[in-house]
Amino acid sequence: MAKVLICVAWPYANSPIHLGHVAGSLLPPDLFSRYRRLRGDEVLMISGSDQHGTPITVRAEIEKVTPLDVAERYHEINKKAIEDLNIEFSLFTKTHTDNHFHVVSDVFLDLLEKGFLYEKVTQQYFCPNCAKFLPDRYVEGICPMCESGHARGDQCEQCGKTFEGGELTDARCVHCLTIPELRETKHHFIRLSAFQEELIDWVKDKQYWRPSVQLFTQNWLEAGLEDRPITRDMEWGIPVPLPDQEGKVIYVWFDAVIGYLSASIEWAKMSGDPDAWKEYWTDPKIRSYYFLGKDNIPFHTIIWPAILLGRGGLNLPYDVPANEFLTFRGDKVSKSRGTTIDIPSLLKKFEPDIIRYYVAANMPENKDADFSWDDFEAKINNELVATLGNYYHRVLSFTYKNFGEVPKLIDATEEKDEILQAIRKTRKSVEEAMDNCHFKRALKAIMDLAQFGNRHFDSTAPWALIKKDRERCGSALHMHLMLVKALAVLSSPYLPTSSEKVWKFLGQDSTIQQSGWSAIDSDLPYHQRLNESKPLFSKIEIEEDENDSMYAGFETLNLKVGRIIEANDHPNADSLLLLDVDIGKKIQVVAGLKEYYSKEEMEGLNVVVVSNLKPARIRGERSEGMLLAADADDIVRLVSPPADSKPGEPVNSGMNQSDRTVEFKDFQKLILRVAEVSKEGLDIGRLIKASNPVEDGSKRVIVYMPSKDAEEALVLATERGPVTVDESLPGGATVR
RNA sequence: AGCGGGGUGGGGUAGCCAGGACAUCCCGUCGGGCUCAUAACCCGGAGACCGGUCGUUCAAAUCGACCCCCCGCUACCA
Repeated sequence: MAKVLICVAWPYANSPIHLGHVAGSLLPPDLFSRYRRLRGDEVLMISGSDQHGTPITVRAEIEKVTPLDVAERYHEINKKAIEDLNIEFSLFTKTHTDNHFHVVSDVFLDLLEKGFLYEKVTQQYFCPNCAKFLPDRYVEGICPMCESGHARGDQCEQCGKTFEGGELTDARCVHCLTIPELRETKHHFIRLSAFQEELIDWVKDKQYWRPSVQLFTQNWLEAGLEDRPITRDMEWGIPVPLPDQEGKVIYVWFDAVIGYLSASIEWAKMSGDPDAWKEYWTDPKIRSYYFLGKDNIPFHTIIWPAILLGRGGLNLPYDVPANEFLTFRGDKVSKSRGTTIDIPSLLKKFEPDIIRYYVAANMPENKDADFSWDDFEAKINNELVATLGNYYHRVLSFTYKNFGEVPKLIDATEEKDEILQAIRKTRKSVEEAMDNCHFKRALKAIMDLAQFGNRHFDSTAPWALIKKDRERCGSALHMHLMLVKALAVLSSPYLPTSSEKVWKFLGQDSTIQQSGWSAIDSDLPYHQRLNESKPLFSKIEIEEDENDSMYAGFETLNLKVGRIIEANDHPNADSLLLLDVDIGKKIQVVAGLKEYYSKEEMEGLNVVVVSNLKPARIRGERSEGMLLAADADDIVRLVSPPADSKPGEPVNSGMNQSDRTVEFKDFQKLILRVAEVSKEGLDIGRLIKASNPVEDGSKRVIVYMPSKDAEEALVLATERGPVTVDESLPGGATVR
């Protein structure tokens, strides 16, 4: 028997957890800990809500409530969702507790005393209009090094330079776009550089880590560690535990990772032995596992280990089996079918075991996995219901009906050996996979065993055998009950609820939890009464949302006719133009068209404008929209609305238009193409159909494609007619 | 454009790090079987030159180089 510490990344308390959290960091540790407990190990599994940080205060401002309200609300929602999913933590706490405040303060003071923290005066932006210091991500300006317009308060996104603070050119408050002032402020920095060598040595022998985690960490470390500030000027968070530090709190990333330690301490207090946590953190034989998504790797393989090294005497992570992402791109947006994928609403529709099965079967262990409702439906119905559920049910119901108890086993039959062998083989491969956190592989082995059961059941044909030789039939069924028992135990980390149900059908007094892992191939008592079984899983059906248009993507846009009033050179960029465009109102647009159009050519031109793009600063100048232009290698031409169009007229092709802003990257996912009009249809390199008519004699039109291989596309048009483009462009040319 | 991750029968995947005999499994499809079971289950067939090219090797899906494509992040894409 061993002890294990399982640490799970803390979900951020500003929204409900969704399937991505479950696949990335929540389900794997639960599978692991249930498995280890079954094998008789003692597990301490902890996590909690990450409740501090700017996004929560922003949300609170919007809702006009306190940050605490937001943080507590989502803590409760997520805690419940996690419990309802049957994910069993020793403790799922939160960062806004006295205990956590104390532990973080302790660590802070300890590192300070040891010289791993130092105070440094920096220039920080303060917005007089908003009356507060601005977090770095809420200041934008021009990078002094590379002159990129995409610099944030602490770092330039273009060249990667980090600033001491206050070095930005033309800084702006992102909220109100006014000019913030610089104020001197002192902050504590952690001397990460002091741990570099030690960390490199530590990571070197982590060959058993997932390659992506190990490599990523190694590269990061070899690139060199920079000291990072660990305090901020804001109210929401853990106050810096020193005099004269009003208005300063500990930066959320420093605060959150310490949660692993504070939660362990809190758990120990609650369990009645306040020192119980120590063993888990100091006994070098006790391994610690950290489960998280790949975005979280550096915090757990560099920063947290650095803090632990600074503190001294505490175990560093043994393994960090980070998962990739569960993506949602296969399904057009989230609302398009059935349910959304946040856990509280998912649980209203599906049993936890169903969700657990799907997530485990589609777990992004080695690469991103894609979620789709089709896949969800198929995996549940074909694998869980048809293979495993059906096998359970045919064995249990047939035996119950014909014997009502566990029938007698005749010695030395072939099937006895065959089935026992199959069970043991599966047990071995499941153990091997589980020990190495390969949960998808272990589940596969279990399903293979269920299929073996089905096959064997078919070839034995008990329904025929019972008429000829009741005793031999009973003996065969005995072995199938053994197999059912094995499957129930093996799968219980994945399907805790239904496995216990099977256990009851088998007439067992105890639970699987009590019986333990060895029950996989233990004997079944003859004559043990069976209980009448019911099917464990039923097929699911996911309805299509009929209201959803094929062109939902197009409807996220708001296209308008625009007229270019004035074109000027961008002050800080060679290839960009600054345009004033009339779209019913005057907006400023930055366009990368200088190579293709002269200023004179552009002035007065009618164009099509994406009017609901989220405004951005391009090299320091505000851009409030973009002009649609077709692009084929070295030819770039603006697309033209029909003649006589007036600025501000919608280009909606008869569809709805969105009044919400759209992110540039979401806009980019939409497919717009040039199409050559012919009698046969539209040519975009292949022939497709048009959903709306092209009545006039236009030769080149612009189409919106719902997907890359769609057979039908929507022609961009106003009420006056379709949008056209210069004939030098071939069909299929992209439009952006 | 930069960085990271991928491209394996119609769809989804395993294998790749530690190269070798018919390339795995699920779904779909075609044909058959069975009737205990939730139109389930079981058997068999068709279907992949393992993104492309070149190379290393007796031998490459697996190693190397270059190229193409997809995805994520980042961007003087707007």
